[in-house]
Parts: sequence; structure tokens; C-alpha cells
Amino acid sequence: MKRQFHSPGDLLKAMPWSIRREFRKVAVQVELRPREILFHAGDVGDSCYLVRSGAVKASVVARDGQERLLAILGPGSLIGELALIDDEPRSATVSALRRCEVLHLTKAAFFRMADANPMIYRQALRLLTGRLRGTNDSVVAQGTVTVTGRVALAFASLAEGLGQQQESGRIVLPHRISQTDIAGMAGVARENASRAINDLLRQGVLGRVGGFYSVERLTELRDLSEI
Amino acid sequence: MKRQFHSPGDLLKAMPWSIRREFRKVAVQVELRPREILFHAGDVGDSCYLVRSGAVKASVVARDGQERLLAILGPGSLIGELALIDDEPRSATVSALRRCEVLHLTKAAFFRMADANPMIYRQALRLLTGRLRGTNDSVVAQGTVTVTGRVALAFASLAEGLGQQQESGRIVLPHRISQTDIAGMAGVARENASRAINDLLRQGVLGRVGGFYSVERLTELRDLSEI
DNA sequence: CGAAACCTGTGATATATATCACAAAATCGT
DNA sequence: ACGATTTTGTGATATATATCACAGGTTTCG
Repeated sequence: MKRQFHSPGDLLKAMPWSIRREFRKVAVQVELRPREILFHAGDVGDSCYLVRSGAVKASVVARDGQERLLAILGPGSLIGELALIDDEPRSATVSALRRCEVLHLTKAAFFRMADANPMIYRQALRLLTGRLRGTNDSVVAQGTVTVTGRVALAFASLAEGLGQQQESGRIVLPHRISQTDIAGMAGVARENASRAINDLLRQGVLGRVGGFYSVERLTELRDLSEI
Repeated sequence: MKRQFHSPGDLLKAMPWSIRREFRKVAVQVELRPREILFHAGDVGDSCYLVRSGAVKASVVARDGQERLLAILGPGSLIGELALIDDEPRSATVSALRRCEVLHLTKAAFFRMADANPMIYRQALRLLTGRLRGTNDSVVAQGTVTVTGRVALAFASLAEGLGQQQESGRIVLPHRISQTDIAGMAGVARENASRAINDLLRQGVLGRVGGFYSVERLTELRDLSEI
């Protein structure tokens, strides 16, 4: 179950320069204001977005009104690619946590581009594969792992989605994240998330930098969530 | 969260005839004996398999030795495509539940074929997308849903993986499935799975045909697992 | 600046689910 | 066909986690 760490924003990063320029040529830049909603779960939509700056959150609300956070995503992350590929409704609601710049890419433009460069298809496959491995882990973890483990997993996932690696080795999560958010991601009660987070802070696995959380020891964090 | 039902075995079914023949030409047919292991979690491997007949199971074992079942897959299902795409180790162990015929396709052959027919890339993207939506649901369900709901979700997933639609509308799961298996998929204790299954049988949502389970009312089953 | 809205910590209690224990039924292997 | 496994059902108890209650911080924003 142990695996290499890699960011979900690989789509562009791993691409040759020529293609990256192509991408920016067909995509349209859009600005989002804080709290602006990009799309709602259940909406129809066949375009995707690439975060260039800022941070967005993806969430679903359960029947009982509880919000379940799926991810907080920073620059380099691709959003809404599922609907683009299979024409099903949006599976989550995505909204801006603060001012954001995103690139908007339509389905037609994506497939036109990809048909010309099969490399893009390969990258897209890799991207989805990575996500699938991640969610597979979550599924297994949910059943087996304790509250602290699930909270640890949430932080690991945040580190992937919006972490900024420092030279010191620590990974800073450059966004104020509330216990409610963490609880929503881990699927635990807020009060228990509070206790778990403080455990992790005391152990030194997590830290605080300014108002932000930082992941001090990613491997240890992942170990806690290992099944 | 409500969504169309579709089988994960779409890869070939939705393909034009010409391509299907191409596929069979480059793939090699392999026979599996009951309990034979196709690959272990952690193995390296860069090929995938397509089930033609029989049934296989995908599982991971947790630290504590507990087996967590991910899926039971029947004819038409594609297996091992993650490692094929991203060269990471196998994420699960796959073994034959009985005699099986599978088609074996190497990475080189797959990409050669796909580069010639971008349609294949599109199909593959769709396949992964569908799986991702499924696991996303699971993740959300695990946190919010009760034992009976999770057991219902497990049966829904089995219906996708190896269900056989009858004219009567019922979906038969043509394989003897133990309560332990269901418990492993739902991530609940076997004893509680037993109680939940009997509830579902009493409600008539599930049924038994010969020694097999049958899903009598799929929508109701999904409703139980809706968040 | 001040009040309202949030966010946090921490105990006490409630509850769903796991775990234990065991007997009856079904299935398997030879 | 028959003993040995495996599977199943169902109670009683243990335990992790949710829920409730509440008090002190901290942002937000008018």
C-alpha cells in the first residue's frame, strides 16, 4: 500500500512546452471572487477548469444537510474533468475559497487538442489513475482506520492538493483551514477532529506556521493512515 | 448524487467492431484455475486483463490481516489497468474465484493500439471516470451511511461487477457469495452484515435464486445507500 | 470600535457497531 | 455417505465515536 507521493496537478507540469502553450491558447482565463461558486453538484456541464492561483474547495452535501468536504485544491489542480469526459452531471460543488484565477477549457477544445496530441490522452489517463488510487485508499482506510488515522489522511490529501514544499522539508498548507473542514474531509465529528489534530500537533507530525497548518513529517502522517 | 446505472465492462461493449477484433488480435487468452492468483498487491506489472468468463475478486489485506474485498468482477470487466497506465505497483490482489478465461494485454500492445485509434483512449478515460465516480460515492457513503446502507452499496456494486440482468428485471449475481465477502466489501463486521442482509431479504429488495443472491429492486437498493 | 458570528477545547452521555460466544445448518472432500 | 470445515443466525457485552452542553477565543464587518 505504500506509494510515491505526487501532486494531482501533474497534468500540465509533466507536459512538453509546446503543448502547454497550446493549452493556454485554447483555454480562457476566468476570475473568481471569494465564495463564488464554479458549479453545483448535479449541474450539467462539459467543461473543466485548471486552477492558476488561489484555492477552491470541492464538497457534497449529504441528505441531512451535513457538508462533506472532498478536497481543497490549489494552483495546478484540474477540476471538473469527470463531467467533461462522461457527460454525467457534476459530482460535487466547487467554490472559491478566495480570489482565484482559473483557466476554462471546453469539451470540444479539449478533445480537439487531445486528438492532435495523444500525449494529452496519456497524461489525462495518468491523472485519473492517480486519483483513483487515492480514493481506493480512502475507501479501504475508512473501514479500518481510527479517527486519528482518518484525520491524518485528510491532512495528507490536503498536502497533495495545495501543499507548498519548503526547503526545510515541511509542507505548508497556505490557507486557513478550520477544524470543521478537517472533520468534513475525514468524516468524523468536529469535536473528535479537534482532539485528533491536537494529538498530531503534540506528536510534532503537524505544525503551525503563521495561521496555517504545516505537515512536518509526511511519511509518519501517511503511516498513521496506513491500513 | 443519483446517477445512471452502467457496467464497468463498457470498454469493449461500446467499441466499434473493427476495434474489438483488433483488441482480440493483440491480446493473448489465458486460463485461470480456481483460486489461482493473477497478481498480488505490491507486484510490479504493466499489463491488464479482460475477463471473458468466470469471476475474479480484487482485495487488499489490512495490517491486521483482515481482508478487505474491493470487488467481484465478471465477464467484460477490465482488471489491472491502473498499473498499465502509471507503472505503479498493483494496488490490489486479484484471484480467480473459479475457472476463468481472461485476455492478457501488454502495455506496449495497448498503447500501440490506442495511438492508432484515439477512440480507445476516450473509452479508457470513460472507464476510469466511471470507476472514480463509484469510489467517490463510496468514500462519501462510508462516513455518512449506516451498516445496512453500506451493505446495500456492496450489493449494488456487485450487481455492476458481475450482475446478469434477467428479462424479469431482477439482476442475478451468478456466484456464491458469503456473508464474509459482503462484510469485507461493506467494511462491517460479519455478524452485522448477516443482520443487514436478512433485513434486505425480508424487505424484498434482495432475493435468492438457487444458491445465488439477486437484486430485485436496484433503485431501492441505491436509495438505501444514498447519502 | 464593538457586537455578532464563527472557531476552538473539553468534559459527560448516548449510540451504533464491533467483538465475543456458541449452536445449528450447509457444504466440501474423500 | 459421513465426518470435517465452513457458513450462518442471534443473543450479550465492550468500545469507539457521535452527540450534547457550554465557556473562552478570534475573526469579521458594519
